[in-house]
Amino acid sequence: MQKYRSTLDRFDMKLLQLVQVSNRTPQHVLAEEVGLSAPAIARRLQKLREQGVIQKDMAIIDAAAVGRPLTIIVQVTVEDESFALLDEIKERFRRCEQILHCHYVTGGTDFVLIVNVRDMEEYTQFTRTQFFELGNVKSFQTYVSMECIKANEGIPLDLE
Amino acid sequence: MQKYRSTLDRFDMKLLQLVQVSNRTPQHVLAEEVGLSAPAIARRLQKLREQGVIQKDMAIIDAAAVGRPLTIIVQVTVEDESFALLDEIKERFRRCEQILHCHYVTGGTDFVLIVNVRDMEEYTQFTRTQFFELGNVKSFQTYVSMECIKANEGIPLDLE
DNA sequence: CAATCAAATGCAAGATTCTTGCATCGAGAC
DNA sequence: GTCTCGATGCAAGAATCTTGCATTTGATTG
Repeated sequence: MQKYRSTLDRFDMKLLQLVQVSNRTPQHVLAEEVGLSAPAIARRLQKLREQGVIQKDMAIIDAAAVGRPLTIIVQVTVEDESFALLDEIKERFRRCEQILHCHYVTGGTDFVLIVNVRDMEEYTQFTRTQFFELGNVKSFQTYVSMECIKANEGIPLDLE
Repeated sequence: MQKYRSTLDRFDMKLLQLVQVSNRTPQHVLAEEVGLSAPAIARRLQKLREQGVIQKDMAIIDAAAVGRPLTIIVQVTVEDESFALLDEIKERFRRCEQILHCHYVTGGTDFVLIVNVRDMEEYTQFTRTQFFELGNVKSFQTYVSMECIKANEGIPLDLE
């Protein structure tokens, strides 16, 4: 196991800024923009991936193009906030493929979900399963997205 | 300009399923899993990108690792829903780098935002600018994420 | 301030991956 | 049946990525 530089320098930050916009840019192009050689870029990227700074490399797919055009934001309030039951519902949400994002939050409700479905029928079925049948949901509020203003933006990285 | 197969067949679906998990998998590996040759995979990927089915290819970065650990979900209600002012505020949100996701929604509020900030001070400043100074915001409600259960999951693609 | 050591760098060669030309295949039109 | 057009696989060529090695850089120590 190799030992790592623990802090990210300005080269790393610039690199992250570039790859979170497009991770298929050739290394020699990144190299030129960052101001290092291509092998240096390769080694830094490898470390950033090993360290988990880069968590994954994914293609972003147009949900409508694959027949799943509906995005729905849901606020969920649970009935029982005991650790065991909270862990249970977190695990349930984690496993549910239709939930694309899920946060456990403060502020009058317990969870916020971003859900992707084919149509309202699938959403109805989703709520039935996740909120009624599987239990521990006191109430939920549904917000249907009429328009996606933006999605999957990268973290803003000011070159510190 | 080339003419395209307009529908996605099961090869495309399988391919999308794979690249939305990891878009750096070598084409010969994808080829084997999908059941086509490597050049066929390459040509399909190119078309999917040109068609916009694959919208972008990005590295997902650990927000905490780059010093921006706070995720905040905000519900925004506007004062004036006239087209012009609505377009204005959409454009404002689109341009704001701290807003990672933004949906215009039905259901008792107008927008849902997912915001990334370094700390509460930055969030306070964000609300001041976006919600008070720039106008047309009647009210907003803040939900601070205590725990990210999941994020940036791919669209569920059942091989139809 | 020089000496030392570990980590990072650039270069160049080698390995892998991607792209392209071409002949062939297959489904639909006529 | 035959024609046409798009898609395919193979193989060669092009581009990209990785690795070994000598050198440089930077922090630490004496």
